[in-house]
Order: sequence, then C-alpha cells, then structure tokens
Amino acid sequence: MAEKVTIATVARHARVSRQTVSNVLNAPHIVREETRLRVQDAISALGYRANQAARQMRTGRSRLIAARIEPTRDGINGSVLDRFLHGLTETADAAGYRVLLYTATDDEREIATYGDLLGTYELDAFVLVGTKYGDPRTAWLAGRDVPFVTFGRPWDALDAHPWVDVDGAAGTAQATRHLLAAGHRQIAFIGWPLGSGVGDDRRAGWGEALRAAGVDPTGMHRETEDGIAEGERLMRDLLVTVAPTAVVCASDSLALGALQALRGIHPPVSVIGFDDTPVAAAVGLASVSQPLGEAAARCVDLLTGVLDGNHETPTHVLLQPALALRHTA
Amino acid sequence: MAEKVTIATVARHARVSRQTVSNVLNAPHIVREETRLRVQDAISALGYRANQAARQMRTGRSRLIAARIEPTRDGINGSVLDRFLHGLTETADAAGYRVLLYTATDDEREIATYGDLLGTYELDAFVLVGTKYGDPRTAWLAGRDVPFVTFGRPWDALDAHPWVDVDGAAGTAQATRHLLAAGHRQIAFIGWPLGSGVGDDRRAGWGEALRAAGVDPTGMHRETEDGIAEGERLMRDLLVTVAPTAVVCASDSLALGALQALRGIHPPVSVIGFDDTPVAAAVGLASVSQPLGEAAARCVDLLTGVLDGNHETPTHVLLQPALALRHTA
DNA sequence: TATCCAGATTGGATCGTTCAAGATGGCGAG
DNA sequence: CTCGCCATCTTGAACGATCCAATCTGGATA
Repeated sequence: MAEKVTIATVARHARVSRQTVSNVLNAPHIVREETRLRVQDAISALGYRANQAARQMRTGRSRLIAARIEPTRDGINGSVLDRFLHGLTETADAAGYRVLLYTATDDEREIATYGDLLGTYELDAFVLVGTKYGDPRTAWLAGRDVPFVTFGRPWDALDAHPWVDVDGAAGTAQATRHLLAAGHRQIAFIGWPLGSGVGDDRRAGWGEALRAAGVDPTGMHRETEDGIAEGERLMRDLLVTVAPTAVVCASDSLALGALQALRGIHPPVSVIGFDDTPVAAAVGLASVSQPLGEAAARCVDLLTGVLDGNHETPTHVLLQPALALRHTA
Repeated sequence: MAEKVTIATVARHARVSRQTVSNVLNAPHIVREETRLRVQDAISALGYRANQAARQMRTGRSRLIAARIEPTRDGINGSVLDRFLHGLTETADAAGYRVLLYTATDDEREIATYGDLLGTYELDAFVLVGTKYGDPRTAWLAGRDVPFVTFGRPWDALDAHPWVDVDGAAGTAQATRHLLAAGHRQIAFIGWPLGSGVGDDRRAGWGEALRAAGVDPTGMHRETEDGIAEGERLMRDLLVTVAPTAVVCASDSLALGALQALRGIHPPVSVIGFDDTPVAAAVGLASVSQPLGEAAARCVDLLTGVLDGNHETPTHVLLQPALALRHTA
C-alpha cells in the first residue's frame, strides 16, 4: 500500500512549502509560473488529491449538495425524478460538487433531516423537487439562510427563493394548439383538483389556448387525483357528457387511463399526456416533454451562483417544454 | 445566529472533558451512568451534532457510500434503479451511512471517478449495479481492498466479492410453471443474446421448467438486444415459425413489444415480462417482480458487515422474485 | 551603496474530533 | 498501612488542509 499523499508530500517533492502548494490549488495567479508548473508536476506525479475533510474543516464548506429521492408512488412519474437526478449529478460534478441522497416520509422528518445533514455533514445546499403552497420546508431553509433551489415554482410567492421550473401552461397550450390545428374543436382536459399550483397551471394553458382560438372551454374539464384508474373513469364520464374529439391530460398516468377508456371507440379520440415518461414512449402516447437535464443544470447554476456569492445571476428560470408527438395525437 | 456547538461546548456544559463526551458517543459502556446521562442531557439541550469532517479526519472513515446513477437507456428499466436507490438510501440511513451519487460514461472514467471519490472524499464503500464478465471495475476495487458490493452476481467467479442478486432463473421458471399450469405447452422465450450472465440465467429457468414438465424447449427461443421494437419483431417471427400459445420475456421492454405484435391475434397469446416495471403495471402486463427494497437492504447489510470487520456475515445473498399476475397471463 | 517595495514564500495556529497515554480515587489483598 | 488494580476521567497530540502574519527575494529608486 502506497503512503498517503498529503499536501506536505507534494511540497517536499516540489521543494516548496505547504502554503505554496495550497496557493497553486486555490489561488494559482499569485504563484510564479515556474513554481506553479513544478508543483503541478509533483501533484500529478504523486497522484495527490486534496482531502475534502481537512479542507472542509478549515473552510466550512463540504462541496456537497443534498437531493431527496422518493419512493416512486404510482410508479409512472418516478422516472421524471430519476432523469432529473442524473442530470443533477452530472452537472454538479462538473461544477465540483457531489450529490448526497436523503429520504423522508413527511415534512417534519424532512426538516429534521435537514438539521442532521447540515450539522453533521455541513451540506452546502439543497435541491428540492416539488413544493406546495405554504411549504414548511422552504420556510425552514430560508429562515436559516441555507442555500437552496427548488425545481418547481413556489406558487404563493414567486420571489421567495431561487427556482427552476418548466412552463406547464405553455406545454398544455402547445398541445391544445396542436389539436386545434388538426381540426379539433371539442378538446377536453383531465387534470388535478383545483388548488395545486402545477395542476392549475396546466389547466390554465389548455383553457387559454382554447379561448385564444375562440373556443369556449367551459364544462370541458374534469378533476381528480392522479392515477390510471381515475383517468379512465373521468374519460368515460367525458365521453357520455361532452363527447370530446380530443383530450389533454395533466399527466401520463391520467392519459393512459384515458387511452384505456377509449379503446375500441370510433372515430378515435386524440390524447396528449404530460411528462413524456417511458410509459408514454412505450405505448405511443403523445406527451408534453420537460427538459429535465436542462432543468437540473440550471439548478446547479443557480446554486453555484449563490454559493460563490455571485448575486447577479438570475434567481428564477422558466424553461419551455416540447411536444413529443406520437400516434395518439 | 447561535454559536457553533462543538464537543468542547458540550464538555463545558456537562462539566466533563472533551474525551468523556467523545466516549459517551463512541464507547458509552466505559462511562459511568450518571456522567453519561449528564452528557446526553447536555447534548440534547445544546442540539449538538458530531462534525463528520473532523471525525473523518481522525478515523479515516466518511460514513459515505457511493452509488452510480445512469441515464435511463430505453427508459423502461430506469425505474428499477430508481427503486433500488430509494431502498439503498433508506437502509443506509438507518445504518448511519449516506449515499453519494456519481455518474460515468464508460468503465475507464468510472474507475477514474473511484480514485477521485476515494482520494477526495474517502468513501467507505461502493455499490455497483450490474456487472459483466471480466468487469474491470470490480477488479480495480478488489485490487485495492476497497469494500464494495454488487447488485448482480459476478457470473465468472461467484466468490470474487460480496454480492446480492435476485434469482432470475427461478423467476422465469415460476412464470413458465404458471403458464404450464394454465394448460400451455407451446411456451416460447424472448431474451438477450447468449453470453450475458443475466440473460442466460433467465433463459435457463424457462428451459428447465419446460423440461421438468416433459416439454422440449428446443427451437422455442429467440435472442436480441433489449427494446420494444425488437420484442415486436421477434414475436412476429415466433408467430409464423412456431406459433406459441404463450411467451416469457427477459424484460418488460421485450414483453411490451411482444404485446404489440399480438394485438388482434386470436386466440390470445399469454405474455409474461420481467422486472414488474411501472409500464407493466400500467398496461396490465404480467411480470416477474424483483424485491428491490430487500435487495438494497441486503447490500447495506453486507457492506456494514465488511466495514465493521464482521467476517462472519454471509457474502452472497440470492433473493427470490415473485410473479405479478395481470391480465396478460 | 543603501533603502524600499511588491511579490513570493515560509512557519505557526487553527478547524473539531479521536487516539494514546497519564492522572485520580476507591477498594481489597497482603 | 501500603501497594496495586480497576474503573473512570483528563490531558496532549495528531489528522490534513487553509488562514494569517512574518520573512525572504530581487529589482527599482534615491
């Protein structure tokens, strides 16, 4: 087993002091070029890597970002988080940060976990996915000046903290316009109960697109909890009440349910889902696709901006989704 | 902002020395009960949390486990990793460890990342998902005595390192027996090219179950890369060549392809997939379900066993899958 | 030649914890 | 009574990096 290589080893090898090596790493511009090159040679020759624990003790920064991983609930939307996390890990890595996972069963426990992570690991920042009205987690973090970014807008106070989000209304509007352009006029919407920021946003995009085209959306939407069975139930209801020729859904789960309700129906009713999950791709369901890798990258950008004390960076980023067209639309 | 609470703060508050506080935390049995309680009161009164960086500097252990997160390839199987990671995070947490994510595009880079993570963060252990014949990653880790566990057997040397796996052969055998019991005799198999450990295992389970029932599996299987389109193609081929009444697939992707090829075919052909992904649940595809949470928990068990120097724990765990029956079988 | 200054380099202190070794006090055996 | 032992607790040093202040160096200036 090779001896442990510390900054002192490098210093001896390059015939300089520890501090000079440290300067080469943290403030290269104040070291004479000749010396700098000698030190860098020694670093690569010895395979030196700065010990993060020691560095952290002095600087108080861990270069660690925390992200929550949830049990996949209905299972379909799980892959959204999966892809987001992948992007986050990749971008954070490039920025010199690592992603630490945590789980929690409820808000209270999650906040307790924050305290634990901050106290023991001195985490630099948090990334929260999905926030709700009056979220106690963001309030707790903000109250302690802990840097964090949310993927998802804080619907009740847009300037409360940095966030990255995808413009859901634009997505459903785009889907609706696509259906309008295909000649549809009876375009229904299946979404989530009133009062959820994301759900209301997606419904609003559909309604506005219809009104802009001179079509009255009144009575053409239905609300329920997420899930395939629920989607199927509401689609059956729509069929007998308003007989739409197309439907836009707030999620792929709902859209899949709708598809099942529409099996065998003629003429075929167009369906567009939301999230472009693998399930959608698998069954050929058209869906609104969120740029998750881009969203993750922007989260890291915002965080590094805050962490490096760069207050000029924007604190809100709203990305545009794309429509993934498949044979259901 | 409250002052930073260190072990010295606690020591003063409880009127003992630093070392006694440390002993209460790490070796409670050598501290007199009265003293121990006084210290514990001080700890909770002050909200003290041991600083991991300082601890790590002294002990050389980070209480960090690394796991790789991959971009979801065909998208369907991504959720498998997702669920595994969730279980890993949860169980590791309970054992006092945290999960750190990393990504890498190829083996060489992944190994470079190992060096980085070990050198900079002094990671305690790695969890690898999926290994292949002659995997350079496990060889590298083993060569440096880095503790690690794989989820998936090392097919070429079962005793090379600790692993947890799910008995794929048992899963396909169970699926096949279910079909046999339903009266099928013409049961085909769609799997992956010969030479992959996992693929060969799953095919073997199917073949053995058939032979055990006195049915000759010769000519009843087809091989291809994973994917929905490929599954569809091979199913069409099977239909015209051997006309099976049921088919077992090595993955849900292949099974979904098979389902598409079978749409409208009468009498219906039964299909059973593998992995019980959300897609399977969504479309009603019967599938072999892996106990992913259990697998993750066992991985953590094995790792803590190795890390705590407990060499009596078993080093291999083979879990049994369950059959999730749905309307396709 | 002496002085000064900016830039480069040096040694010591420090972060919070655990390890190793030493101090204290009570109790039983010789 | 004294010694040694055990249980318990305390003290000093170390982990590996960065920060701080002091020192060194070489060239320009008086």
